[in-house]
Amino acid sequence: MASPTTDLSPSELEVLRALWDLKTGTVRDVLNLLNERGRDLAYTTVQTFLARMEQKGVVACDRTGLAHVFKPLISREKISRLRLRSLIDVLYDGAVGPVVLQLMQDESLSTEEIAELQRLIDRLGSTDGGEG
Amino acid sequence: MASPTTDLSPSELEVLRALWDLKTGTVRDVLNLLNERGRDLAYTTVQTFLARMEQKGVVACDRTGLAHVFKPLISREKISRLRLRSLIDVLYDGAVGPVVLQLMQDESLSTEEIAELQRLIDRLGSTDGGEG
DNA sequence: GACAGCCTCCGACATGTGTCGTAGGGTCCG
DNA sequence: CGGACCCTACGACACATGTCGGAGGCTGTC
Repeated sequence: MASPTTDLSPSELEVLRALWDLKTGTVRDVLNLLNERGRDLAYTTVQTFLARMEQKGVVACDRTGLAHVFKPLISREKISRLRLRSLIDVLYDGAVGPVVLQLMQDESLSTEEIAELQRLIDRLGSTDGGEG
Repeated sequence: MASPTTDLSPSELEVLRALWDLKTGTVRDVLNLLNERGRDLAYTTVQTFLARMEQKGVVACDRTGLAHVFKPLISREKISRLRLRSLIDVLYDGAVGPVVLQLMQDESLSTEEIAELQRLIDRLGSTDGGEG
């Protein structure tokens, strides 16, 4: 039942991240990128994660060539959305407010981001028809 | 090394949630609350989670009475903060903006929350000294 | 056509997580 | 006192996760 993305383990997510950055790539490609990022894994370990993610439907694999080429089937935003929602549901019973507030208080936003937020709020304010 | 909170499993978090709501309580108390919430676990299962969390330093246990009384050592906000930070780091390399934006776009905020946000932004805007 | 070099498949294994059951020890009622 | 009842401690077990190693199959080059 649970969204496949909910079940992504930290390591799998790390691999998926590499794949997002690569857009598409082989085990070797992913491994190399991971290595560059200081993550030292065995070739087969990466292979395992990719395989498990394929089973979960998170990545697709093109087997026509010699080396299989993987590509993500789920966007960063999608994962982010789901993770966020899950966090909000678990910690605040679905209330978004507290999280946004906390985020804005704890973390420093750039002036640019603040401006963006302001614009968004203006939009929300006008779109809003009032609720109970 | 990793913050203990990072290592809280979903089930442990669920139990911790009950404890937050109870402020303090015995295994039985937690179990009852969990049951009310439709979570049907065995007494000893709850006990196990509580024990594991005590080991992780997430809850404390008063053993003076007959039934041990547990209480959370970490606040909801703290967990929220850590989880959020981890999510932001993993998905956006630490950039808060995208997450806040997404949150505000995806989830509907009440007019009240929007107002709160507006106030916060005003404050941030004035506090801000400008950056690159 | 043999060897080096990649690749994939399969299986393994330690740890963590979810979920109990049972044994053994107080408490309290009749 | 004896039994019902609740509590804790300990151990078990299956499945998920992190991490490989080795077997065996193309490719490309002398």
